[in-house]
Amino acid sequence: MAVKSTLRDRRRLQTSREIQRAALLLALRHGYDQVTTEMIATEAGVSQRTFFNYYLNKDAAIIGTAPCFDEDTVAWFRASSGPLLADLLQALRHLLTASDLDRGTSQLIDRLLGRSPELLPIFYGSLKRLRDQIADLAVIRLGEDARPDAELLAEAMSHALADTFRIWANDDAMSADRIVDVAAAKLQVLRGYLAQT
Amino acid sequence: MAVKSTLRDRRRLQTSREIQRAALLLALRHGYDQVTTEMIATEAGVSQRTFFNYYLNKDAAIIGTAPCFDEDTVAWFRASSGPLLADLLQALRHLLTASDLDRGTSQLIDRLLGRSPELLPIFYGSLKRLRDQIADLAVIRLGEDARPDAELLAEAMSHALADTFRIWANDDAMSADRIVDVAAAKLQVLRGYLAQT
DNA sequence: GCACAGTAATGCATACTGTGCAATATTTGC
DNA sequence: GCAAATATTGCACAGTATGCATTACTGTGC
Repeated sequence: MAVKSTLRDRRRLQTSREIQRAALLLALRHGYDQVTTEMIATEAGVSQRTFFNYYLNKDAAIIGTAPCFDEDTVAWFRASSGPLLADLLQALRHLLTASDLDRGTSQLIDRLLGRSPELLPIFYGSLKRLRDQIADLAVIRLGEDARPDAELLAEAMSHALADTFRIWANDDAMSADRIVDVAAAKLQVLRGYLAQT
Repeated sequence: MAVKSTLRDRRRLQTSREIQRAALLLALRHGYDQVTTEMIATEAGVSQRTFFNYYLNKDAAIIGTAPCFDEDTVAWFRASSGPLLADLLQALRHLLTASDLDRGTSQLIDRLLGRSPELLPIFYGSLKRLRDQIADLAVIRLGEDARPDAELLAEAMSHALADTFRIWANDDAMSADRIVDVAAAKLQVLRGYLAQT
């Protein structure tokens, strides 16, 4: 299906970005817990009620919504028969090339995480949907019995990805293509630690 | 320093347990988001204000507070020079033998997590302090530069531990001593997945 | 261009969470 | 017992989040 782009859709996208931008700037200026949803709404030029129409809660407005796999990628994974980890990483590559990341916003998020570490759980939590999807894909290969282990793998992968995301945000020389490669390297470091028995 | 056990301390412990028990039973009966802090307070026989003196928020009352390393364990780790993973697991063994776990409460938590999966992030989040401590210990060995990797390792370990905790809660034949061993086995499964390149 | 259907924005009322503060009650150490 | 320390409570209040009704706007068919 083609991407519809009516006036309404463009406005919607722009408003959601303005709200997030307002939230980030206010949080950087005054500190996260000194910012109220009403301040964010006013700064973004909407009512508080509209703010909650766009974001379920204050956290979501700050960190934003992480992307997740589309149907094509899931279908590709089902059809592929490579090694589990390699295929999962490949699926993530599809994902990251599809979603165009905004380095400016990412930098603001990264700076805010440095200043307000209490937001870190929320940041990692924002990847929940992606993490669940990774676990679902892994379960396809491993079987339903291995779901807890699949979730452990998904947790490690999404954590490594989130770390790499912050590295990318602050390194203009790094292209988005390399995010998954760097994350994969982090996972191999982890494997090294787990081998030291 | 000896464990002081005045009337005040015993009451405090008992009240905190009564509040948690009330929170768990009410959440199991009515569903987590149908339970208010006032209901919990009333059920536990205290005022709502006292409820918030014991727990910072509703989540903390439900899931409770996870234990964390004592100074002795940290000192032992600093002095030891075994392989990193082995020493971290040994520190966790110290921790678990020190804190006497209540299987009854753990079962209630486990049942609630099954019924209200939206609480899972809160459950894993409750191990935040322990996770930070594990990362701190790992950083002692790996150096400050490796902190992100140490945190990734700590995340995997605490996740595996949390999973194993739920297994233990439902298996009366399993002694608490074995929790760390089973968690370690889970980490080796993870290592296997990470090796499949 | 126009009317109508669908969608979005807003105001208002309301329930609930969480905190600060002051008053009261209880425990502890002497 | 008495005074200091600590715990409990009520009350007021700011903030988060939701439901509902109203109003404004956009897309579509004619």
